Amino acid sequence: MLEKSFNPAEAEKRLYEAWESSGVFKPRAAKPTDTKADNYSIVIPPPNVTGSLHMGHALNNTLQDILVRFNRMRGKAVLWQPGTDHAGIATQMVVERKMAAEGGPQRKDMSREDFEARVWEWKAESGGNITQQLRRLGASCDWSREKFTLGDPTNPDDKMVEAVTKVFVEMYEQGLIYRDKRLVNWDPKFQTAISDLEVETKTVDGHYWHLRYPLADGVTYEHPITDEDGKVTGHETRGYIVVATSRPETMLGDTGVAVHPDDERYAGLVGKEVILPIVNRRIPIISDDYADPEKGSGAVKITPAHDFNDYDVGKRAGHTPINLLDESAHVLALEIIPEEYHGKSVKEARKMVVAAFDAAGLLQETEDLKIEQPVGDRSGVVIEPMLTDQWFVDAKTLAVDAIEAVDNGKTKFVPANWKKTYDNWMHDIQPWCISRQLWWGHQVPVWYGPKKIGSESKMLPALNNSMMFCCHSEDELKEAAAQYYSELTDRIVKIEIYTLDKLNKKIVGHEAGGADRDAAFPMYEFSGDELIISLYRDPDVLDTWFSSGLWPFSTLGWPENTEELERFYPGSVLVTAFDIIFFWVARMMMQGIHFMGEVPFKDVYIHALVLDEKGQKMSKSKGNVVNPLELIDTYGADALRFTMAAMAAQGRNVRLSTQRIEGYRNFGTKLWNAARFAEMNGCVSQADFDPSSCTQSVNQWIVSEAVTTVKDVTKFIEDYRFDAAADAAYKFAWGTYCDWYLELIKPIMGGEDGAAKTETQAATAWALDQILKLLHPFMPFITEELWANTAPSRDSKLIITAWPDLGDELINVDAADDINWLVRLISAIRSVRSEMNVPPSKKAPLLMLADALDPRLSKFADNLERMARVDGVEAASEAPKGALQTVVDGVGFAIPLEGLIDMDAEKARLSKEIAKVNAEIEKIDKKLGNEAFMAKAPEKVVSLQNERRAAFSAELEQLSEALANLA
RNA sequence: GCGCGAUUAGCUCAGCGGUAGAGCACUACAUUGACAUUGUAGGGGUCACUGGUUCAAUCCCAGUAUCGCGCACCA
Repeated sequence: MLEKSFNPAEAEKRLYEAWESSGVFKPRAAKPTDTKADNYSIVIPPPNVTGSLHMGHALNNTLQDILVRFNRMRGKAVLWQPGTDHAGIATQMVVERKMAAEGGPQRKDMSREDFEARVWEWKAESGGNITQQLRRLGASCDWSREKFTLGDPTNPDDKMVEAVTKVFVEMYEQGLIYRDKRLVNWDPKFQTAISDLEVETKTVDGHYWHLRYPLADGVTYEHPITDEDGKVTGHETRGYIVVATSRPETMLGDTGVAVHPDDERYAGLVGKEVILPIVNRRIPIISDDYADPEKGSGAVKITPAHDFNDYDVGKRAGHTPINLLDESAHVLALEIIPEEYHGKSVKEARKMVVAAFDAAGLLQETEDLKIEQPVGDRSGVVIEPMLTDQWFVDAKTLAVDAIEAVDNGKTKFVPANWKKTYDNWMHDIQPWCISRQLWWGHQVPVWYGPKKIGSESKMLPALNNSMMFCCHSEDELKEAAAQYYSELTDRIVKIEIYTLDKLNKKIVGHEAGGADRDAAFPMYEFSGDELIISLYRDPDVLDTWFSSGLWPFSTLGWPENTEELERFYPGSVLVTAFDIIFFWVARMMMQGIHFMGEVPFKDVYIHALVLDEKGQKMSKSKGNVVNPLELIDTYGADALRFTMAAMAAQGRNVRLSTQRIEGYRNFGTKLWNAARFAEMNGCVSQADFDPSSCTQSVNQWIVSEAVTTVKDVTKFIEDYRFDAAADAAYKFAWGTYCDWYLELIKPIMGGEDGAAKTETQAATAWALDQILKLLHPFMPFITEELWANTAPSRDSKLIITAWPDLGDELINVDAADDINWLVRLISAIRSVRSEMNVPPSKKAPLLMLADALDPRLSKFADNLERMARVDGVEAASEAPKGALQTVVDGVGFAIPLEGLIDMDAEKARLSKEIAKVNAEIEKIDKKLGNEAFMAKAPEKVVSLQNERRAAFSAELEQLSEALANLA
């Protein structure tokens, strides 16, 4: 016996554990008949291991689970590959914060190895949160295959690290990864480089300072004076040139002033020099297209080491960039900079520079402006362009195939308009900076050693000119190094590999760190007959997205040629939000195509962001974050999932409202009660029930409706129309099955006809089964629970029950017509009764205004009596005085309820109806009277209009008669 | 500056070249009959604006307005 209601809190846990332990989340075994199309796979967008489930995850994973459960039921071998992302910066930050709170030794006090151990420890404690939360949502991932982007050090079979190393080494050898000294975005808080994508721009209040740079050697020129309209009204003699900047402190590192080659104002100054105030350096005035005569004064200061555009200008002009700042964005103690600036922060230095210009009478103007400031997406601090040695991926080259794959449809975006976003970015892609100055991540598999061997032992530093060995392992490294150095010496070569921790940054190449390198490390030493070579590993780790980009194949065991790789690559679809198209989707495309020779997934379904009820992005600072776990506690996972699906219309954001979740929770209850009704009436699923064998119209009708619904829901899910699929299933379950079918069968259930009752019991159970199957991908828990309890003898779980496949031959058009007519008739009677305020308790016979009674009326008399509250059906030539009247399909009906009806109100109601119908007829007549319409509109449209015309005029006739009757 | 999207009922949103839809909210009625986490009925829309294409436009095209988003630039 079913309980009075469904208890999600109790059932969800029990059902999930039963599923997971029974192994149904694993892909079914391969069959000899399987083709590639019989396999279905999705890789989960790996949530940060530090994360906890937010609404974005809830939406993302609900949609994936719907696809996964749907395809599993359709008999495919389904793999939903789960796992988490090591999330370099985020995780290192979380652990460091925790260590700071605990007050023990901090990262900088520890060795790299100890810190890494500490993070692993943290992961063991807290890293499983998010995966537990995904289970609560009902995600049917194959947890036995769970992966971590940083690998599993305790499992020798885990290939995640090997995959990353192999990719790096091969790309290095192919020239697709290279080390370069370039300007990168530097995060002074985390003291690491970050990629372009990790930089956000924020609008803040700022200033433009217009600074005068005095011309050297007493040079002057005539500067045009303009009026408001830009007309030149005169000239003044200037011994200086004006530059404007929002970052005056960078002038300490200026290497020149640029003007446009066509700018007549400054034409005479090109080649001359200015004396850079404060530092008293002479720097040249150069001509460069970059200078825009329309902006500011037309002259622009050039600081190659701290501005991306200036860097290019400086390069063209052959200037040597001057690095001003250290890792934490404080001014370096350089000889060319006055001492009082040393060690000052950017902000302090700015104040000092402005004050100095002001004092020297060189501050022409201070302008208040909104300026766009680059900030780190994780740290929130101002990002400084810094000139450092970093590792880069040649994304431009990789992008070529990735663009083509989408162009020729190997990978399709859904909705399709995201292709444009992808294309725009891919076509303008910049080198991808992949090195991070962190400890938590995949360490760059490159070791440095001396390039040449001199006659004396040599100590660090000399790494800028060092030999790089990029190798899969230390064994391979030793071999490669031994070979290299043997060719340089007659001595016995001995290779020593050092791991560096605390001193990492000082040793390898980050010049932003300044010159204080530790010289205590040998590069090579002579010892008797031996040459001892010291090799040091690059301390940097790789951008997290570098390893996430391999996720579609690394999780399947690559570089081993595994069975899973064969079966499940490429993935069927990737489901993700648009905000990581660049971060992740683009990188997976590039790396997947390059290493697997095939796109990583066939479809990319891009879903919306989840916003709050007001359409605001959820954020902790706004305090409008809704925790999906709390919603699951309150309403159950099924309600949350159904809401997510129902709101996931393509191309829209999802505004979450608890009201809506409540509504879908009610839907679950409705379903539960329908099942209880079925149970009470002895409707038990019959294994051998044949829906085509039904003889009762109502059963034939529900079968026909089920056929249509199954077809719709199936098509909608295939097309990623989750909202439409949910809607179709919802309408069938509630609107068709509960509201009409269950009501219509009540007379049979309480009737005498045993055969009809037996058939109807089986049909009711069958239709409920179809509903449970259709709803299972959306509401897995309640449907599985009902599946088990409505037919206890069933041995298989719903989750692996075949998706319904009903043929059109099951559609019975006559039965459907009859029942649909009955539904219209009942609705019409209910409507007039309600409008005329007839109490439900008042009953009267239903009179059909015709010579003979429509046989359907007597056939469905029981239904009419019960649902339309009439008392028998009869034919009558005309409506008696004071009867309630209505028209269905051009036939008039009357219910004699004299005395209960306000005749004036009835007259008004009928007149209103007549007016409505008249208006329609008029519209149609206008169309039919239009020659152009008759000549050019398709025949189908014309005949449809004629049919409508006939129906309306029959209705009009009946209504007019009814009105006349009242008079 | 480039690009994308939106504008339909009070709210949140579907939809479609020919007949305007849902959920919620609202109003009235029903009071326990599977279900009050309910049932029945009802009111409510110049489909942002202006042109164009078409026999026919809420839908297609162009433009305008407003809102939102992404990218780039920013001396």
